[in-house]
Amino acid sequence: MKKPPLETGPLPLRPLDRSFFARTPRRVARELLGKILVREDKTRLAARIVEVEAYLGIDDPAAHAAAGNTARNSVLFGPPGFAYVYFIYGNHYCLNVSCMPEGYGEGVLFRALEPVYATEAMAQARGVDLPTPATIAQLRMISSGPGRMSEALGITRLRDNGKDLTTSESALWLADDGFRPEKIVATSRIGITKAVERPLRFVIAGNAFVSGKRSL
DNA sequence: GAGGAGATCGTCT
DNA sequence: GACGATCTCCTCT
Repeated sequence: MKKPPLETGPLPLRPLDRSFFARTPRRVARELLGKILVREDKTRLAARIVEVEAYLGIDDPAAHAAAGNTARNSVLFGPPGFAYVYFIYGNHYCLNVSCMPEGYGEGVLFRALEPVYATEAMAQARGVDLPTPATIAQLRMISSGPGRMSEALGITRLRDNGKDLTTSESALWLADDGFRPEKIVATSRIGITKAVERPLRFVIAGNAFVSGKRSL
């Protein structure tokens, strides 16, 4: 319908190091926009991060960590740069990365991705039939939304909870390819009932793959 | 195009 | 036993 869906960064993929995540989730969230989430499967799948939310630990009523350190969310309270995957609404998995030094329970939720490599394989994992050429509306069905992107990359709690996202040895990792978003917009978080007003959702302005009815 | 409700199950009370 | 950091389908306009 409008702008080209796939943009590729100028550099080869380089893993983000642990110190990147040892900061506040607000900063990590902003800087994760434009980075690449890589799944090493039969083939390599990769998609650009276009929408995230920051969750501020035990003092954030909307955060899972507000309940304290439990068996479910313990990865959040561990060292930074690890995957916290949880199951929600009986249907969906959602992916977070732990932030801050050990003990804080803070993290960033991944909400939407723009397919970059192996788009066809991701569509297949979602049960989406992609015609050629596919429209933006069809491509959006692959990974615009936390549950959708997890299904597209085959992310489950059993398989991925606790994975180190800072090394390309991992089957799931985060990379920088040199791409930098032009403009970032902060809005209130989605799907929560507490602390609704705080502007902790961050999106790449104008990106068609941001979740919701319209991109900003 | 908008709005509402069902699906479905792990986790915590 | 209730509910949730969601998605899809269905109905109504």
